[in-house]
Amino acid sequence: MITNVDFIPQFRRRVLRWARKHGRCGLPWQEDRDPYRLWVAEIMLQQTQVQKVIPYYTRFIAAFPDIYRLAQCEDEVLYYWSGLGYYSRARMLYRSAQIIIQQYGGQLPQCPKKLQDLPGIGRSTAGALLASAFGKKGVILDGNVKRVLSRYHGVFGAPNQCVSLLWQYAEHYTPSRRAARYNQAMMDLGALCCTPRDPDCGHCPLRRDCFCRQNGLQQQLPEKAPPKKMPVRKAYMLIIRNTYGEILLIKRPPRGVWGSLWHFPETNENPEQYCRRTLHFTPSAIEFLPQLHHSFTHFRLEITPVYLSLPTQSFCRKIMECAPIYTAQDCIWYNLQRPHKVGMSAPVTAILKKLSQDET
DNA sequence: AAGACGGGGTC
DNA sequence: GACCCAGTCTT
Repeated sequence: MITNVDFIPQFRRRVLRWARKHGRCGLPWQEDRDPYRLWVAEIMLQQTQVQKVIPYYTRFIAAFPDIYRLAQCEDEVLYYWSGLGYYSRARMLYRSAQIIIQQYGGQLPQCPKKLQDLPGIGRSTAGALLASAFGKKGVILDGNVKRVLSRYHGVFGAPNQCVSLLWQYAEHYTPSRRAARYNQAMMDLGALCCTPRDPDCGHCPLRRDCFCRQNGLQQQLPEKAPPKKMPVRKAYMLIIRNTYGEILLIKRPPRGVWGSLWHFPETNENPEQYCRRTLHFTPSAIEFLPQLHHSFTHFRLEITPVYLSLPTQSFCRKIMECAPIYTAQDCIWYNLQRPHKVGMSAPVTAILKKLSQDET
């Protein structure tokens, strides 16, 4: 338990005063009170920095101005999410929209428990929404707040060991009134002053009592998880074009990497063999394109794009109808001139862009 | 408790 | 190339 509560008013006041002068302003969602738009913003901001989110958020809200529009088509949601990463967020956003419409008449629930029961909303996002959308005491604990609190209090230990204690600090410091302003102030402090590297301790409002500042340990906290080996995987991405020049894309399963996104057929085995044995056609031409590398959090992918031509139009239909691992619903012929509005990963987007450029 | 899950920026 | 980031869900 936390016993030393004497300095709480000062902590909070100092952070808020600092934020009035140095905090961010002008973010698209900052003055907004609309729960729907704030919800979208909070989901986008998970594991993603503000500067990356802003253009995506603007396009997304223009495409889906309300929750009923959002609930219409998952593929279109993933299209506007393409490039942001962590696509399960988009799928869960879409699923939550259905639930909110069915169970809550299209209004986001104001109850913390009901909020957290929605897919994609955990403890911190629920807290952020409670504060920003509903004016309640909502507590957040994201990377920024964790860094500020763990440095200020000198919280040592592996990240998942510290979480419980950090939540206790966060609960203690968060005011019951104007929690949203305090939350924003803490995130700004973490993002602009108490940065992961080279924190600007000279201008920090907490410099007088900060444990790490006093002991010169700013770089040590928060403690990092031990690095892990990054396995390397290899994949051929098959660029299969029909006689119209359209490109075969298949929908990935809803789980796993790039879940529910549209992709080139992918294999580890010899591409020509894969075409014959699994897709039941023999390409009339085959060309290996330069490799690309793609890094994930947990592994690294070496991609070899392979360019394959289909001999006649009848084979195009055959692929759609007969390839046993794909159903017609999971296949599209993608036209570079009239692109489908579906979700695609960064590598697929990059490859398609290059193909499009080469043709002009 | 640990692993899965993207992508881009920084140094 | 290694490290980092406005977390949540699954197992």
